[in-house]
Amino acid sequence: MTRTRPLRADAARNRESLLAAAAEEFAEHGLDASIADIARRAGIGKGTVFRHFPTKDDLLAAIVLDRIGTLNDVGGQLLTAADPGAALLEFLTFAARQQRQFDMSFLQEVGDINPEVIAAREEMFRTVGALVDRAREHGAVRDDITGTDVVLLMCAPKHVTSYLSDPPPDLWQRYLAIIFDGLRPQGAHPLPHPSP
Amino acid sequence: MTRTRPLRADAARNRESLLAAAAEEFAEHGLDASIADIARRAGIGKGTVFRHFPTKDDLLAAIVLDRIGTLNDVGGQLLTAADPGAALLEFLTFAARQQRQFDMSFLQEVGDINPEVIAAREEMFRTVGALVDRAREHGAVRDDITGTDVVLLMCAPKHVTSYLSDPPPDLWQRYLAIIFDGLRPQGAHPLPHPSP
DNA sequence: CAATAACCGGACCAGGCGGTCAACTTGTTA
DNA sequence: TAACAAGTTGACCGCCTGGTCCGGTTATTG
Repeated sequence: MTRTRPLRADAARNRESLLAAAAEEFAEHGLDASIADIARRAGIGKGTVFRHFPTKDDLLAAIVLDRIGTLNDVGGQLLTAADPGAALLEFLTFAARQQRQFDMSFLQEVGDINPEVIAAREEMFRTVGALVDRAREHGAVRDDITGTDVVLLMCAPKHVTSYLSDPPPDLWQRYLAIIFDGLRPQGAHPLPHPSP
Repeated sequence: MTRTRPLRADAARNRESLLAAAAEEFAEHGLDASIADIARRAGIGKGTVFRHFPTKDDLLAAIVLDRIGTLNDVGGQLLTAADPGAALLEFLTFAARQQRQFDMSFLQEVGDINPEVIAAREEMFRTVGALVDRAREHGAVRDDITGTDVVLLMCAPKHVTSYLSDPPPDLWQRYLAIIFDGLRPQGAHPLPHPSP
């Protein structure tokens, strides 16, 4: 399973530019991005793509894994921040900024297939859960909110802006602020449905 | 342009079941729903679909037009409701319940092509704007929120639940409540970006 | 500098898509 | 009921997609 020999120099180079190209292409066209376009953008042949990743889903999984990984890293570091409320807001800001266009649909699209993605996703739920717990104990978020709630709402700010044909690049900050206000204890109304 | 003779009886029947089947299929599979599947579901031939709607986009536009139309109707009636805050919440509840799965992406996907959809969309912006204005004057929503904000956030409650592989059918109510709390004046923090 | 294994790439394949069309069926009407 | 316009249909078309494969190339290594 694990790689025995180090990657050849050109192969490593190609793999890198492939991942970069795929990330951009997925960001622009969502899951519909075509392998041919990705290969063209990376300046390599289509066959090379499938040599590095046997399936389009595997390629997507690699990118998603990287994104969730840095999300987990950032979240983990913010767990020791002085102000838990500000830490949660900072985490959400980072998450929204990182996620360019393609929304969190990989959570179920890819997640149900690739075990590594499942593991990373579960760690993300734990990390966000811890962030939310700390913020709640600190009185920064309302009592009835859970980590799962925040994970689900995490990508909404960026996503809603995509309904505009040419959204201002920082507009998501506005909707993150609105949603975050909805998470605060001040003026909170009881919620009609239990958290999943 | 306008139809000179009334539709034949069987044709009218087919058109109806076609629209119903297309709505369900679009709801389940999003924009990727195939004409063949829709035709099969409606119990008619693929050619018949194209006789009623020359293009897949036209079919989608017809459904979208219907949805936006009832949205405008409901919104218009709620404009005379006694409690403007409750009226806005009721409107958002209706919108979230109506929109099953396929999110509001038609706002730009189809909207830029079909002039009727553009007109209906503009009326929706006006209607929602009026609802929001009334609610704001009544102190039910914060001062810095606009109708456009609400239109963009309108479909978020249902959308975020789709990240779960098997979401409870009423879970969106929870996130609508959270977002609506974010729209209230109590505990509102200033917003970092102007409304589009 | 060979020799070789790893790597590359684009022609190729099957399948599914939106859309067309000509032969056939059926509701309407006088 | 006869005759015709309107409606239906599924085979078909061109195109694009994810994925395969093998002849040619290239980095590595003794």
